[in-house]
Amino acid sequence: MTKRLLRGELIEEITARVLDGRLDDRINEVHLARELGVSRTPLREALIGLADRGLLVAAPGRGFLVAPLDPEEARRLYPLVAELESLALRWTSPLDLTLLPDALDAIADEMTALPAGADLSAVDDRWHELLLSRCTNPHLLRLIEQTKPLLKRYESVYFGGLERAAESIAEHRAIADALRSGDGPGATALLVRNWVKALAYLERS
Amino acid sequence: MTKRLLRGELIEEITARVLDGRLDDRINEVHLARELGVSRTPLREALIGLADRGLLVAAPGRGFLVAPLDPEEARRLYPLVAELESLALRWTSPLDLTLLPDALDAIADEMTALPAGADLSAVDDRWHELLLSRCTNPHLLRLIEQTKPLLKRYESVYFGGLERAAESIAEHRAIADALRSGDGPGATALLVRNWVKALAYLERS
DNA sequence: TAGGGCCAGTCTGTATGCAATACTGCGCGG
DNA sequence: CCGCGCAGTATTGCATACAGACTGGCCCTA
Repeated sequence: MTKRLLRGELIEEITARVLDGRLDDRINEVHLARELGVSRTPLREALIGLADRGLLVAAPGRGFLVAPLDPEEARRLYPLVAELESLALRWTSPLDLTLLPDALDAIADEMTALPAGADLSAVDDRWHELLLSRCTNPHLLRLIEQTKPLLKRYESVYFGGLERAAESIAEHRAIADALRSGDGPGATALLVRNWVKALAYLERS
Repeated sequence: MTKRLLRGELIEEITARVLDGRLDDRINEVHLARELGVSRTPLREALIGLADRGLLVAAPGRGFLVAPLDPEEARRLYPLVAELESLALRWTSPLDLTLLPDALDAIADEMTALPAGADLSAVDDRWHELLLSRCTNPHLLRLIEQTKPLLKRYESVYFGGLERAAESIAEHRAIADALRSGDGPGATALLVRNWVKALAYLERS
């Protein structure tokens, strides 16, 4: 039985709200605490954690602000996540990689099964998480986990186009295929391409 | 004038104590707060930040522990930092890279000038910080900054040997030389080698 | 009318208080 | 002798309280 602390749940909730743009730019701790039904203490602990990760910015003496959206930031985050994930893949044993494709395709199946226009983002997350799950470097996984939420703020528009969704799913299956045939470097290259194309699509819209 | 918050200073102080091994494995918040002359609130905020970065581990219901030293972890951290720094170098404009070597060598001079057996670590940090200072990706720099303290726990023995210190300084100068001649990829390769050799040295002792 | 300074209200940053849970030491039973 | 249970203490996690900093507006002045 793994005990959850309030600040952990708050981090999830606040992250969701930031991604939805459902939060004032300037955060009022008293109001937000009341709204969430907790005291300021665990709320501030969560805010500090989110500021460490870059989703918020701490303005000493003035509290916390939601980090401003900046197209330039997206152009830096996508390649960063691409490199980090590709690194994680290179640090997964070839044997483990060959065990993944079936489960990966199962998740891809879920994506195709979803009603058109549904939000693929959550399922996509599970796919990537599974892909990297066997990486032997826990610190790298931590960095990835911390960085991805930043990227999701920009990703919201990404799966908007149906044709792009289909294309992305196909890319995921190609990665699984490469792994099945034991082609680690090929899979890594495809993974990077997937992120690059995601950014390219984003830039066009 | 940039205002400092208590938790920031506490993070520095506690980090230093962890690196020196000057802290009980199990952290008692009341005792430590009294010792540092602050209340538990900003102390806890600092501890949470350090746990996020992996220097401490949060044990829900039981507070914070100093993360155990683990040779296996060192074998994962060194290549990780090597990859991250090399990435940062690749994401620095070639023009900016050519501007760095002189200042880098100046810091290397400081290292040679230090009395034998002195702690080179702090100066070495400044060298690397300067090397990466022109990287265009602030998020990557943040990840590096968060990861390096973990590594320094193992590094403490690294500069112990005088001959290794001299060798390391030479490697630093070689990197600066590569940059001077506009050879970015060469510099990157040398940088990775520097980290790899550091780990190899560590493993031998 | 524009600009600056002052003042009250609001909010953050830090300290303190409280309840629940985890630890410690001892006695007891197997 | 070792393991278990239990009572008392210690410690965490969360809530509340307090002091100082920031904000916004009003008035006064040039």
